[in-house]
Amino acid sequence: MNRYNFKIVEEKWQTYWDKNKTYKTKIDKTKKKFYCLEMFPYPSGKIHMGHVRNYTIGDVLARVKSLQGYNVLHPMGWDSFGLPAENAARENKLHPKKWTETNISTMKIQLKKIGLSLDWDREISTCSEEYYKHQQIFFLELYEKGLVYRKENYVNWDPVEQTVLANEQVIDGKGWRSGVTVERKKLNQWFFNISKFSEELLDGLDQLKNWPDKVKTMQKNWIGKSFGCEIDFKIQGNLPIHSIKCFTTRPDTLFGFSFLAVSVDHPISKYFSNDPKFIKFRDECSKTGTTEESIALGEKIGFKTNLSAINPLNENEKVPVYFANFVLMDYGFGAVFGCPAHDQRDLDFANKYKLQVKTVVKPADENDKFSVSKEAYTGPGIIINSDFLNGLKVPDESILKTIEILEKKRLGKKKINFRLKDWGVSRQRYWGCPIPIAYDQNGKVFPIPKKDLPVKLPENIDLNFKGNPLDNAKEWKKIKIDGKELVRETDTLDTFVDSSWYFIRFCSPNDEKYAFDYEELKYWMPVDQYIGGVEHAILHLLYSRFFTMALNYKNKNFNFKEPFRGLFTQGMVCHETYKDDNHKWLSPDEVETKDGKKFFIKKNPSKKVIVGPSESMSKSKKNTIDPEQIIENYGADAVRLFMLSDSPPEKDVQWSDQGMMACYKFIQKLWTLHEKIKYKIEKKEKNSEKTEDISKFTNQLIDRVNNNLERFNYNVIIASMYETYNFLNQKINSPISSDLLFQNYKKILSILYPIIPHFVSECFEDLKIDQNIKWPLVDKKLLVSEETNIVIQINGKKRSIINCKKGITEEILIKNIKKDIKINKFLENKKIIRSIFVKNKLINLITK
RNA sequence: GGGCGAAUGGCGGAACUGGUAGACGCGUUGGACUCAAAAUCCAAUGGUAGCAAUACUGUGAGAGUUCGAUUCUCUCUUUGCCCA
Repeated sequence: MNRYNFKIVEEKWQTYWDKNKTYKTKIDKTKKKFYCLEMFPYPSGKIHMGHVRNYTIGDVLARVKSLQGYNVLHPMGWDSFGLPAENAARENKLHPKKWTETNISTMKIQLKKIGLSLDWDREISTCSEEYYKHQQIFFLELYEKGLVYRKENYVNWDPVEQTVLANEQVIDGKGWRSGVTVERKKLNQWFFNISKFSEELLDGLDQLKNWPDKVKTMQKNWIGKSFGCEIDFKIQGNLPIHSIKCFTTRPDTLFGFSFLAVSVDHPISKYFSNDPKFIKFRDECSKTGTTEESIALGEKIGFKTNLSAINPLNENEKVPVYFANFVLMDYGFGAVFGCPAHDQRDLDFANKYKLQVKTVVKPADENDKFSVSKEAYTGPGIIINSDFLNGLKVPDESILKTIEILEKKRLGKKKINFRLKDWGVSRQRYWGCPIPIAYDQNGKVFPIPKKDLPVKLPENIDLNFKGNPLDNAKEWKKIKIDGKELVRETDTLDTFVDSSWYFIRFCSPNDEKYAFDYEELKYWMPVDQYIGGVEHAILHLLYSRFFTMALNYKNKNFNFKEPFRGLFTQGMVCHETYKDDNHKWLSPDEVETKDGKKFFIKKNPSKKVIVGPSESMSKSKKNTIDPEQIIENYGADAVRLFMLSDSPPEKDVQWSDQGMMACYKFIQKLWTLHEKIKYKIEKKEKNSEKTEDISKFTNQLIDRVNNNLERFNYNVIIASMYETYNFLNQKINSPISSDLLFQNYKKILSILYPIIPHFVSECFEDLKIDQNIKWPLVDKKLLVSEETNIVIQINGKKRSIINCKKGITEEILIKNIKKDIKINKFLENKKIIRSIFVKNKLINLITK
């Protein structure tokens, strides 16, 4: 007997697939297409376990679909622009391009070792000129369609580094490198008009039947459609300000109005720009940070103006106007009316500045004396203390009615507001797609002519220069268009732009003329199954949907509105965390297991290790496992098997050395079984005794696997494969027809193929059958059995199971039960008062 | 603070629309092989009582609907994710 040598076998088949271009795809209109896509990786240096899991899940599906006769598109590429390349360049004095290319080639080799059925001829890399050229064309097309515009907006500015920081580079309000407090700075930036499609982006979600509800809800909340009212508040005071516009979802609480708050960036702030106290306050506000979270958690502070606002429903009522740090210019009109009793934020503010708190909504079960003090009441109820609004039901009736009244009095109007803001795409970075725009001395915008694209990144660049590197590329910046001397845009595009259309590029990866070919697009798009991490549930997916809509906009040749028909979000790979007694993280190889439970540091066995909870693998926690090492030790098939076996794919999976080992052993056991089966098959035994068992089993297996595939329950499929092993290993010891065994074994191997393709290919070859593997069909006749187990319950408790012919009637069944001594003892001296009968399944007798 | 989800043996997890709870794997225990160990193979394995057949109990806690609840409803606890 030969031991199964995964190293030889896996390398052999990977070479075979490579050489024969087994997974190369072309349009074939005689076949149904299936576009299977996993989120492409950022080339950070090495593949991690998360990638292995993601791509294994996708690969199983791609292979299954392929065996089922679909023409499968399964491509891979690289999301290769981005900040880490620049950081690495600074640290290692390596050009971002070099760093990226090296990483890609390492990771490509690693991916190939997993044995993925990828069409490498379609490989793309977003940092390549061939790719970003088309992105620049898109940018200009969107500009022509009016979907791209320029405006001033705030950025996080590091005064020491002289650079703009991404949100994740701001830690506790300080620059990650300099440690200096981050400032807010206004810069001219490019925006994609994503909010134009707010309604479509929201409505489109309903069409996405194969998306997880969780993701759809997250997108819904992000888009944040709210129904309300815009109100013009009359303003009195010594300044030329006559009204301030507010958006509110709760106009029905207008009688609880006790202050008006505006953002420090509100247009009226210009009248205060000479007031040193206001300037001090504004600086104070910018220190609280720019994120919405820090504003919500931080203290609510205000700056009182000498203006007052008039309540539109009660002209005698005047309230103070404040600048407040919790009002954002981006939302609504940068102004809110404060109703402390029914909004916690407003209440905190009112309590701090000793403003009136007037309760105007009471819960239905309270009396009219209900009054709010420390906790705002935001629930449903009845309007009180509100003159002509009293008695209205909150929220539906009261809001509609109030809007109606305001509209009649021409004080406000119905309005739908979206939380979704336009997408700022300018990044003051080097390693990104250059924006194909130039300016004259007056700042007038000149698109770069399409024939001159791509605008290439200059290669000679000083990344240690403080500030925007392209801004410092003096020669590169200069450009002449139609004889005019212009200066190039020095910002690059957000890398989310790169990943917003890569799935389209995969359809025609080598088309030089345009980003895609309509015929190919029509055949392949949309993506049938998209698979990736839930961390991209909002931005990446929303941007991709927007991009598809933007390309569709004013373009009749598009045949799809949504890019991803199906979405699956897989869980993370977790591992226990370890720390030494100084609370420093330890990696798994620094830890040793003894007596099953105690942990010691290998180098210093007397020291104890603190075992922390299992968390998603990350370099900072040192709880990573290197896939390359694991594949080297156990083989790709075993790793694939493990990635799928321990947890359902949408949930997190715990890394476990023992679990990994079990998968390795299983493959070894399968090979031993294979050799036994091969021996039986070659013996050409004829035996018909009870051999239909195996056909029945195989059929039930196929049926079960089919059902579980649909629901992505891969872990259950693996469990069935273990059961299959146990079954066959038993069966092989009894007489069996060689021919029947062969037919069934072939089907079983075919089911295994998508999971452990190297192993199965080897088995097929060993049995001297060609590699034209097909997904087995279910024979429905064999699924039906003549007998069934019926559960006997007495008073709802299971007392026995009897095996009988299908279709047995209740009467006969009760007769049989009465004869049965085992069950009879529960029926002695009792009367059956009722019986519940579920055909072929169960009978429940109620006694007294 | 809001939204969504989760909780099942020692562990990871099964259980299609309410109908045999614990499939399958790991671990543990016992046995075989071995001078011994590893590997491999066989058997047992939710808890309690019992030699046993078996009985009782059991899906985070509590209530409810039902002949019957891991599954449906309500309250609570813990926990995860997202948003603020």
